[in-house]
Amino acid sequence: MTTQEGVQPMSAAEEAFVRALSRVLQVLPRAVDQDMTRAGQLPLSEYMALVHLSEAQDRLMRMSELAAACDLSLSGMTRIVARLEQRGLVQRVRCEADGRGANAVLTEAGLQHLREAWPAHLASVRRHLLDHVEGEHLETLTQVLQRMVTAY
Amino acid sequence: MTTQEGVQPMSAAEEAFVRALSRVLQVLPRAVDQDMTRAGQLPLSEYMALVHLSEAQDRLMRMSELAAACDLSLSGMTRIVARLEQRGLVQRVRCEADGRGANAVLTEAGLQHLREAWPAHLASVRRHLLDHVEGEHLETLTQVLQRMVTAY
DNA sequence: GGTGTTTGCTTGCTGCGTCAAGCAAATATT
DNA sequence: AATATTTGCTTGACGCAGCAAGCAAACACC
Repeated sequence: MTTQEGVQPMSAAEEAFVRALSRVLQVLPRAVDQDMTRAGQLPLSEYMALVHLSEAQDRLMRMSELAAACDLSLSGMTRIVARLEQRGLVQRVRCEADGRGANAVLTEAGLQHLREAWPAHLASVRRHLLDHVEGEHLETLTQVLQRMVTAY
Repeated sequence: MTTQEGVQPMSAAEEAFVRALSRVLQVLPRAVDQDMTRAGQLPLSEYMALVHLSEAQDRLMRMSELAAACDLSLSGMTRIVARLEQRGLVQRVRCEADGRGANAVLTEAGLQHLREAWPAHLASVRRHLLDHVEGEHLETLTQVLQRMVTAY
């Protein structure tokens, strides 16, 4: 925490910004997640794990890497991979170089699922997010958002 | 869901934007929440309920209003108010005009808690959000965010 | 090379929020 | 006015994610 005393109160504009963002934070993830599950696809958290895996070298990642990529705790990732493994979309492979380590590997079925699922995901993201942003603002916005989380 | 077939793929800029936003979505609420609980205050969800109540006429709101204001389900709000009531920060009062309805009323203790808690909340919000936004972008950003959630 | 520490992941427990079902008061229908 | 429907909220069951504790493998040190 910072100083805590003598913090400058929010201006009206700041207040509006914070309210809008917290509303977005509250509403959007649920909306996209619902779109996906209603379309018969995986929940967003599991889908994102697959996406990260699909982009990785050999479609394989250490559990800790994957957790970091998804901004989830390691234990959370353990359970997500467990669910994905049950569905046969991912396989857990003990790490050769380090016997403690586990790798999550995207299976062929996982890749296939991703091929089927991405249009639904993309459509949802377009509808909820991108359709509301004018192109000229896109980069500014991205920069601001990135700065908010670079500390982590 | 929208059409689902023939959705336009994302440009690199769009992709970056979506990733940045989803990272923010994932990380920021937890960060602020942790700041508040570490500062010995209520979790963010309960704090926000108090804030909304404090701004209401007679510091009193119907459960359903409050749930809508906080973007939570009614059942979720039932539980939050139950927790707040246990701490004596809120009181539940049957609605006079409509015997089914329940009002949540902010108690004096609740108001007092709010007076103590807001600096911590404000500091956290400044640190995580506002410090990263230059004034000139604030309004643009607010507009975009507002448009994203006006549908709900 | 044996003991102590660190690292990488998993598991038990807990809290939160959702959905679906339940219940009671209010309103509509006849 | 008696019954059926709707409305407003609560409760039960569930799933998800986090923390803290646990467990093995790896490394470090003597």
